[in-house]
Amino acid sequence: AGLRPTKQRIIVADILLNGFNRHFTAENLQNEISISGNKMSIATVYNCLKKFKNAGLIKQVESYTDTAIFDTNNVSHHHFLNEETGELIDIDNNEINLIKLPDIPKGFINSGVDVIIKLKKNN
Amino acid sequence: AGLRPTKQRIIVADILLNGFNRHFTAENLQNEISISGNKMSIATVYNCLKKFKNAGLIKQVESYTDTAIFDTNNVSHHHFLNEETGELIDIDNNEINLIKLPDIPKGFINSGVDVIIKLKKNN
DNA sequence: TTTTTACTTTAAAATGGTTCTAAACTACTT
DNA sequence: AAGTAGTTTAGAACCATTTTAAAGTAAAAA
Repeated sequence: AGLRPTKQRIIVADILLNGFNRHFTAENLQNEISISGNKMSIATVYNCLKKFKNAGLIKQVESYTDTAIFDTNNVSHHHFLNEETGELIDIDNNEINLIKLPDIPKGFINSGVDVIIKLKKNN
Repeated sequence: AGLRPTKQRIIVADILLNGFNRHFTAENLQNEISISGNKMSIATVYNCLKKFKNAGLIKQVESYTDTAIFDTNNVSHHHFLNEETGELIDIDNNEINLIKLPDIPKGFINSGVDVIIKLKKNN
């Protein structure tokens, strides 16, 4: 993927890129590295994940920002997210129409649907 | 709303609950409190926002978890979110059908839509 | 091959948002 | 007027993530 194949990146690739999809945190991964008999500083784990992400090998699950955002609009609604600035704009529920939803896993009920439309500048 | 009307809560209510909807962080609010000629510790700002939220006066914008989550599935897809555990489950893009989307704000383009279906236990 | 260069890893410190602590304070009840 | 339960506060603690700066390593140049 255009990345220098260091020992550490190969260890991470061996663990992550085995064809099975999964979600994980940096700490999860560091634990698995330990279990595999290796050792890696947490800074390297983060560096490596960032590089893999930029190379398109993995994704990071979308999250609005790193700080808590409050909203005086307490009617159910959705959001535009300006990816550059983190700014949010409300979207009325009736502006979006979901006609097909997946089956809800057994034992659970749908407790709300959030739609985030990410925006980037149109140059 | 069943909350004790302390001086601090009244200051916050005066700023937030004036009929105009907005998004803000705890720090944003603390700044506005300063500008209004008052002073409030950041702990109180957080306490107050939590109480207001529990009382249904404001909302907090949904966020998956407090730690970064990575995903080896790099095909565009959506997620179920187990609200209790924070666990995520992938949803194939073709399991969801959005037939109506709002107009994209001028100067921007849609750079991706994320749908989160929150799950709670069905007791 | 040897040297050079650019990139990478690391431990430890720093950062930044949020929560906790425990003492002082205040609204409400008795 | 006194009691009590809830609230505010400064500062410490917490925790995920990033930065720092020095040592290490892969690739390119000589």
